[in-house]
Amino acid sequence: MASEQAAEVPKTGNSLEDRISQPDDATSGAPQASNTSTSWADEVASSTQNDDAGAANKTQDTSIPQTDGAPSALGGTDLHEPEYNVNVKLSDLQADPNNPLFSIKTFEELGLEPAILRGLTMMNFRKPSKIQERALPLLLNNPPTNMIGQSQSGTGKTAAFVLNILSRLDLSTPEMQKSPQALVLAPSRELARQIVGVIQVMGSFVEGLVVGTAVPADTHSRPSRLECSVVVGTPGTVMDQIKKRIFLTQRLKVLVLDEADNMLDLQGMGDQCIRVKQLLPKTVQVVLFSATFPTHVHRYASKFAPGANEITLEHEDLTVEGIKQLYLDCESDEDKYNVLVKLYGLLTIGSSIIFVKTRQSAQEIEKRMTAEGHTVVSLTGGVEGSKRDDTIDKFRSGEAKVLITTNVLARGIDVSTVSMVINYDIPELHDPTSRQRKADCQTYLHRIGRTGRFGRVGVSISFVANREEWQMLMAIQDFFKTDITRIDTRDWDEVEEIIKKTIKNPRSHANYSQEQ
DNA sequence: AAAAAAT
Repeated sequence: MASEQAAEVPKTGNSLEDRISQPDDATSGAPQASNTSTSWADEVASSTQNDDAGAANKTQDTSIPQTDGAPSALGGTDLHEPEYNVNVKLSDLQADPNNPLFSIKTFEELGLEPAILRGLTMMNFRKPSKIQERALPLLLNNPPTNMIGQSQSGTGKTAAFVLNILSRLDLSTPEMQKSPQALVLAPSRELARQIVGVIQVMGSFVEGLVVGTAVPADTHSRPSRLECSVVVGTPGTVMDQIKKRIFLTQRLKVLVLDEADNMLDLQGMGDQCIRVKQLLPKTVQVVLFSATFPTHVHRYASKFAPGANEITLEHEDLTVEGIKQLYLDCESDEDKYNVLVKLYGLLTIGSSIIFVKTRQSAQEIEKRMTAEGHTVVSLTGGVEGSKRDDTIDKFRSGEAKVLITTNVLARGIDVSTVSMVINYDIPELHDPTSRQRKADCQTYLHRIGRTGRFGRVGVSISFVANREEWQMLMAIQDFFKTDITRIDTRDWDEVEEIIKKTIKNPRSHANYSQEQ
C-alpha cells in the first residue's frame, strides 16, 4: 500500500484541540469603527487599509510545513499552490509514529488499480495536490478510518474522495455491480450531478461501475430499485429512497458528505444526514470534506465521524491566492443595478456568476438585463428541476456566460471558465437571539471560490451600498486576514483596467475536464 | 432572514 518514504511523522494529538477551541467568530467583534461617523462612505475614505501586520507571522505550527511550490491538483507545471500549513491529527488507531500514512508524492505510490490510474491519466492528473497527498493514504488505509478533511476551494477534494470510493468497490460480480457500496451526499442538486460526472470520468476504465443519482425527480415515475454501485444524491431524496427500499444499503462501505459543514449545520439537512447514517451498516467509513469547518459545526462533525483522521487549516490559510478580491461602492441598493450593467458594458471576459440574496432579486435582475439585451440566465431553488439542469448545463458549456444565482450555487460548483464572481449582495447571517445581521464569512469564501480554481486566476467584486454592507465586508476581510481592495467607481477607466489586468494572463490550462 | 432540501 502506501508510501515507503515514511518521512517524519507529526506529533499527534495536542495541536488541533487548542486550535478548535479558539474563538472562530470574527464577526462577533464587529468592526470597531462603531460610532457616529457621518456615512459609511466617509469611513471607507478614511480607512486607508490594512492593519494586517499580524497576518504574516500569525501561525506557528507544530505540524508540517508544506511542500515547495508543488503543482496543484492537476499537476500542470506552472500552476502553483501557495505555501500554507496543514494540520494533521491522526486517529488513535493510526497515531503510531511508524505508520507510513504520512504523505504521498505520486498517485502510483497508492497502489491503485491500473484502471483507476488510467482514469487519472486521462484527466491529466499528474501529481497529487496537497490535500490529496495527505488525505489519500489515510483514506485508503485498512481498516478504513473516518476522515474530516479541509482544504481550500478548487484544490481537489472531490477527486480525493472519488479515488477512495473507486478503490474500495467490489465489482467482481453482476450482483455487486448493482449493489450500492458508496454514497455521496451533497447540499444541492447541481453539486450532486457534478460529482456524478466526476465519478464517471475518473471511473471510465473501471469495469462494471454504475453511478446513480438520487435527486428530486420532476415526474413521479420511480425505479423500483436503485441498481448501481455508487449513489450520489441530496439528503431528502436519499432518505426517501432508503425508506421505500428502492435504495438497499446493506452493502454500503463508504459515506461521503461533501460540503460537510453546510450539510450538518443546515436545519433540516443535518437531521436527514444523521438519519441516513443510522440506516447504514455501522462499519461504514465516514468521510467529511469541506473548505470550511466553523467551530460549532466541527463539534458535530467529530461526532458524526468518530475517531476520524483530520486535516484542517487555519482560516488565514483559506483564501486562494489567485483570487483577487475587490469591492465597489454603490450609492444605493437601486444603484447596484446600474453599476452591474456598467460593469458588464466594459467586460466580456470568460464566464461570471452574480450572487444575490433572494430568489426574487435573481429573477428580477435576470429580467431587467435580458430586457436590455444582455444574455444572462438565472438559477435558484424555486425553479423546476429539469430547468435547473438545462441552465447549469448551458453555463458549463459556455452557451450562457452570465449566471445569476443565490447561495444554492455558492458551494462546490466547478466551472473552470469562471473568471469573475460578483457579490451583488454581501452574504449575511441572521442571529435569531440578537436579531442582528452578521457577515457570513463561510459563504463569502465559498462564493469567491467559484473562480480561481486549480491554480487559475480570478476576480471577485463585492457591491457595497451602505454602511452595514461595508462593515460586513470588513469583518470578512479581518476574519480571513486577507485583502479586499476598494476600486473607485468615479473612474471607470481605472475600474476596467484593474479588472482586466487581473483576469488577463489566465494561465487557464484546459487540463481539468470534469465539466463537460 | 433567506436559502436549500422531501412530498
